[in-house]
Amino acid sequence: MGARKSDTRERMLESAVALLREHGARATSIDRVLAHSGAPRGSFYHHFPGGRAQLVEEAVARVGGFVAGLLDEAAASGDALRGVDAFFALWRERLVESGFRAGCSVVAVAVETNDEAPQLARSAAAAFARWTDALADLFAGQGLPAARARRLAAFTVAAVEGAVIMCRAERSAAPLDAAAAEIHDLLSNTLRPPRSTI
Amino acid sequence: MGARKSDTRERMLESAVALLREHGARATSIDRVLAHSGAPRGSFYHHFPGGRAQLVEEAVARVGGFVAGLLDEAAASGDALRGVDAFFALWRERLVESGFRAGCSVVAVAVETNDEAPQLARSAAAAFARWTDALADLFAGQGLPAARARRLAAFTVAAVEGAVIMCRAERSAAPLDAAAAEIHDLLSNTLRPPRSTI
DNA sequence: GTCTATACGAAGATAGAC
DNA sequence: GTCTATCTTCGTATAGAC
Repeated sequence: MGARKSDTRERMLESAVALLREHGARATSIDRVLAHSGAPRGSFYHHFPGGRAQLVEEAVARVGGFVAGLLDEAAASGDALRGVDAFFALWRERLVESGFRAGCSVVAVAVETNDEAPQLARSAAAAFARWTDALADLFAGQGLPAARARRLAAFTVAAVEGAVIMCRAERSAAPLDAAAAEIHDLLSNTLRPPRSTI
Repeated sequence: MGARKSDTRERMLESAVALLREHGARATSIDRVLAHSGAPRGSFYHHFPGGRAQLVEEAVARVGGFVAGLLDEAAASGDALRGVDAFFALWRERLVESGFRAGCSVVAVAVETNDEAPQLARSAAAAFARWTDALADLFAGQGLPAARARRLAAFTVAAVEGAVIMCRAERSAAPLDAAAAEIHDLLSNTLRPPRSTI
């Protein structure tokens, strides 16, 4: 009935996420987002009165939420190894399908954010924190003490993000696969088997 | 004697490295490099006829060489754990002394390089490769099979770089310390003791 | 090696019409 | 919600004098 909820805003956000991944934060200009999304020029500041900073901040929050959702799904299964493997698989797919041109939007913002609005750094930190928390819960659920679980979770996020960067630079999945194998082995030796298999 | 070798070029390069670390690749503009280094405007294209891309490429190569030098020093001692600890310590110092504003110049270029000259990606990949090679040598020197040594080396580089990014976002050294602790434990359990202690 | 001047484009943001 | 100017600033690059 009546006015369908506008998807212009939605498309701009999705374009911002994609451009952040491939070209970085500073290169994700309003012009480019408009061109990529096909959204009309004149409505940008209508949807994002806070300007470019607001768009980027919301794009980062969206990625943070999306990936956290994946991890929470894995948490429901109670199998930490599966959750971690899914985390690696997600980034691997992104790399391969983009010809090793696309990385992580959150990283892009974290690396380029010193000149921009301070809430951007906070937004990136919040995304990393969500992923770390989700992984820590996963690990703690399999018998690891809380402190170690957190340490291992932060370590896992760092390894994935660092490996994705290396993969882009050398246009190969080898660094991510190396990290996945090492983390997998480490977790196998550290965690006790999931409850369902005892 | 006579004409002292000009240090203008040198200062521009050092400024580029510093700006890449703190503000990213795109934000490392010629204007900013000149302002930071105090170098005269008119001589930029004299020293870097290839323009901004040449400057950035050389800056990345310089960082790559510098860090590789540190790792090679550690390799001379034959103690892999010491080498890895020095690697972590280097980045920790950079983070702390900058108030968690400075990261890795090579990462900045790797993340933002899709729009710029293709040799920039290659330059970043070369830096990562040098570090990975140096660490792999270190690990292989302590009894690890070559393939595993390489895998572990790439993993270590990825963990450090990813952790540095997280540290910047959350303005804390916790992620790097977590990664250092996990890598340290992993290596202790994986490598045999250095030759000197047998 | 260094200086000034300048051309040119891209980017963020705002104003006012529709 | 969308459109068309328009302002301003910044960035790369070149030309030509000194």
